[in-house]
Amino acid sequence: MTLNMNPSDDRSRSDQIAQILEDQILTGRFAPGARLDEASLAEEHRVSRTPIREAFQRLAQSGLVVQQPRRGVFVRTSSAVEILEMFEVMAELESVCGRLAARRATDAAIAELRAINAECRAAREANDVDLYYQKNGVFHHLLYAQSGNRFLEQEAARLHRRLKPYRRMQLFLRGRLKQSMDEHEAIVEAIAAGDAPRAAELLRDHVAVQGEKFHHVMSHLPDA
Amino acid sequence: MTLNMNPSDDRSRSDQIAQILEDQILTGRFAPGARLDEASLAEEHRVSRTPIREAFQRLAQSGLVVQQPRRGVFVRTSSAVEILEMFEVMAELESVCGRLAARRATDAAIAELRAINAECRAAREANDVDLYYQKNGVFHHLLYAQSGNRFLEQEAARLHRRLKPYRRMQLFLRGRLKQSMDEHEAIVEAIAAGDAPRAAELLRDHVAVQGEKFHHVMSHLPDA
DNA sequence: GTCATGATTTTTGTATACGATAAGGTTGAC
DNA sequence: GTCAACCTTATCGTATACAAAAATCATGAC
Repeated sequence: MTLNMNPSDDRSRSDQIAQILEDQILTGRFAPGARLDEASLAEEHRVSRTPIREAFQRLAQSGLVVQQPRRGVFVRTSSAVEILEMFEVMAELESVCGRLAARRATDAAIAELRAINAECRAAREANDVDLYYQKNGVFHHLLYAQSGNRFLEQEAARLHRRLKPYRRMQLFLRGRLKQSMDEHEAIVEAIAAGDAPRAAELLRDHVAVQGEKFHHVMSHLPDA
Repeated sequence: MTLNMNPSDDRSRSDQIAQILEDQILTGRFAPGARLDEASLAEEHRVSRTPIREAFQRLAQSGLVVQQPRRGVFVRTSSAVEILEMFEVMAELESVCGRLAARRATDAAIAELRAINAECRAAREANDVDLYYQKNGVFHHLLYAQSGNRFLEQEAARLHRRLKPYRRMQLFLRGRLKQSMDEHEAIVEAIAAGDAPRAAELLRDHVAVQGEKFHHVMSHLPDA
């Protein structure tokens, strides 16, 4: 039997590169509108153009870059409007997750939610924005999973990831951490009580407010 | 100046092949679980393996095939559960489209909906299932567009396309055409009246029933 | 000085070549 | 006869090569 010693090496090189490029785009190494050069990226990653191109395919499919035939690939310039639209959809998806979770959640699931929420609270009390940000992500993913709908879970996670950079920036707004935390508490309690409509409503608002905050931050930026 | 006589040729060959393969998978040329052979497909389309592989990347990303490293690509076997999950998400997305459309729709938009709905009715009265199927698709896409949220429109269209083969099979159930048509009428009226909650509810049910019908068809199949 | 036309260069898209890995068959031991 | 180790073969993943198209630059007309 052939054992695979390192599971992370199980993916092809182009897969890994796609992941790296995605992170780099999301974290801002490549500015929106920037062109991704096959040759230089190939050199940088010590591979030929082939894996780079395969990585591009994936990025294009997930909407991070656009491919212009015979022109090249460019980091997609998401306008503020597009991002607000994405937040609107995210709010609805999370709302659905909450509604389904409230109906389907078991006692064990609720305990899990409470546990991760406690970690969020600890992070907030320590004023550790990074940790809160991370735990907040875990909380939301847990919620997606507890919708009981695997497909929904994946779609929600995909959009969540896509909105990552825009969600992060508004966490630094004064008072947002506490507000977010309070909303988490209410959401968990609604789910625990099996109150599906309320869980749905709370989650929609919880995410929609992120869109509004994003809008707020954007409108106070010098230029975009 | 080099004119491009055929706009459809503007896309790269691998794009076209991805499209063709997608259609062939959705229409059943390749059965679920079947392996897609690079070499033979390359020969068939008179290209090298490169465009075929690029097409595979897209198909994999959109979830139609799975790539097993060093093994090949296989048509994804969507279990009935997965498909039902997708219908559940589709119902929610369409519901959101309807809610937003009811709030945002202009008189012109409502007239458009009524017009395409009339075409649906004509197709039903002529008992032309194929035409109804097609016009029904136009109706739903129009609805996605009238959500006023471009991103939502795209996501809804994507999932709609993915569910295409499963939606089609249940149109042949006795009485489904009339039922579907009646639901359309009610939906348009709710939007025209600006009744967002009702439009949302009607659309969720309209799509959810498709999932149920799919389930019904599946459970009466010999084996799957 | 500006604009259009043509040559050069760059870069994309596809083909081909090659190394690596997994599947399948064959041989041999027990 | 069965199982295991090895070898062969097929296929994947990546590198390289080449052709076509677009971008850039230069030249020249007005």
